[in-house]
Amino acid sequence: EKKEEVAYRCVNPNCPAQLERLVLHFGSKQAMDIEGLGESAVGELVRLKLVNNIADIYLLKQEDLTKLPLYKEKKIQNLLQAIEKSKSRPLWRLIYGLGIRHVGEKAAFTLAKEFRALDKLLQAKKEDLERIPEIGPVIAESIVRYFSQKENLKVIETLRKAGLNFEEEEKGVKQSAFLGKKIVFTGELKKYSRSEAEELVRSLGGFALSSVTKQTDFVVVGENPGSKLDKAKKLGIKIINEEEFLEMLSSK
DNA sequence: TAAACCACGGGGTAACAAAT
DNA sequence: ATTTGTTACCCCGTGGTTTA
Repeated sequence: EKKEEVAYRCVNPNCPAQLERLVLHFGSKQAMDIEGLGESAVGELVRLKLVNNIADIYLLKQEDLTKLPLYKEKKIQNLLQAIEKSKSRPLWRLIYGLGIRHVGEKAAFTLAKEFRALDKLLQAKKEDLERIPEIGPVIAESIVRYFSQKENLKVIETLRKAGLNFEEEEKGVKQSAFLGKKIVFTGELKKYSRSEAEELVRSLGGFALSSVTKQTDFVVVGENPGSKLDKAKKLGIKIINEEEFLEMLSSK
């Protein structure tokens, strides 16, 4: 599909506002999930030049963080711990976090599965990339471009030294009732948060989607369901409660 | 029709301030 | 010193909206 880009971007390669955005993106839940790295903290870190690229996050020392307003002992420890924890995130989260243009969650996931290691992706030629389904010339070009820039390669090396996970772990696809099924959640579950539940479904070969359509296989209803339940009823989609959902999880 | 995006209320936690 | 209260910041999770 083709679409016009209408967004305007600052042309300054060292634009601090863009850097801030990138760092926030990198630390976001969908990417490296670094708790405590919010807007104000990132803004301050960038302003103080403690963070000049995403890899600098991993070079932060306790003393640096004491310079942040509202960050004392406890918060600093929490943040450092969150940073440490992020090092073992799955490869696709890291790829997504890099902020390569046109590489969102979906493309990052595909790439991680295809190449199994960041270094393989690093060396990929445009043709290699375009051979992959769902990766077209625009994304391929963008990736090659990203990894051809010296600064980006430096960032990658710093990340490597910091000990981040550069490999896609092997995981056997388990047999499950969710294999190939499209599932939508509404309301809140007692045992899992929605994202945890979605993660589980995906790990079992299912698709956790966000809106109910004719294609939906079933809808899991928790406490205080919203409009999705109504839609499911209207379309005659199979509806199950949390208990039934948990049973499906445990059964093969 | 499918999926990503968005706004916003709720709640937790840590820093800070005041009161005991 | 200890406690109690307040504020700021951030994360979470939702439903609904927007987009193509």
